[in-house]
Amino acid sequence: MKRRTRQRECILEILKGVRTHPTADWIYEEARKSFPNISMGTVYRNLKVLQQEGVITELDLSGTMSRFEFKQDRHYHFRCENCGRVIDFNEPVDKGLDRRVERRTGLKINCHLLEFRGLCKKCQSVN
Amino acid sequence: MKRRTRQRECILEILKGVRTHPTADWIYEEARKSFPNISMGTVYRNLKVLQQEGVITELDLSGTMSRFEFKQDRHYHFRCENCGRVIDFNEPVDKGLDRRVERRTGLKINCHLLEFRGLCKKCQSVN
DNA sequence: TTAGGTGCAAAACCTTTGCCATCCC
DNA sequence: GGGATGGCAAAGGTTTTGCACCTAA
Repeated sequence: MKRRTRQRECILEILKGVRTHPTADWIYEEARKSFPNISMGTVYRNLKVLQQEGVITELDLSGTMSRFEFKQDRHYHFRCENCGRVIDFNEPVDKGLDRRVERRTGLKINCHLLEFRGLCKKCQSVN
Repeated sequence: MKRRTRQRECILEILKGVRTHPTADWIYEEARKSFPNISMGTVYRNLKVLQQEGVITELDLSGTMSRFEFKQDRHYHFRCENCGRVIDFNEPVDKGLDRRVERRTGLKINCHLLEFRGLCKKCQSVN
């Protein structure tokens, strides 16, 4: 049975307290402020556990490093092609899309992911 | 200036001749049939060159390994959560979405990626 | 008490890179 | 000829894992 350890709580609190979509590495650095000896292994293991419990989500759209977020309602993402930042996006989710496509194709569809790409405001003004 | 080498041609032909979305590793194994000594380094370098030339696309939707495809019109993808297979998808692309969202948000949007997740027909019948 | 968790370090995995020989243009 | 490319091997970056020691329940 899963335990509630201080390290796991810490990682969860970090994700709760942030509106960005941090990488494992960033979470690790943050967690070290409370647990100087915490290891990347622990971070990854706990991120996996929290995912399995459904408390957090791994954004596995694109890119090299995984990014994580505290679970929220269905929403889409925007990724800046210049700085890599990921922004939540409140374009309304099309609830019926999956069912429509399922009927048309015979595939069993669980969900869909939509990611916009472009330049965030900050990077627009710099370039 | 870019040269036309036999290895590069080979890799391109492999991607042209296939309707799947192979990983670099699969392409490597395939290319070895023609060039037994070809190396992964060459495969990756050429995949990068071909991308820069705009002849192929790297699907950087999700997952650990990159997948590549010969360039085609905008389309969406379906990924089987059981076997990992990626299938092209002819759900009509919403051409106006990017502009609408751009006007609403002030972000500069270049494109959007849409990926459906679920079970392909083969995996549905097995489970 | 004890199964589950942590830290540490090493391994695994995918991708990139340095070097030098080779090949196109 | 000479810069672009290939093969090889080593390095890089991210994630996973084995193991011995802890710790929450």
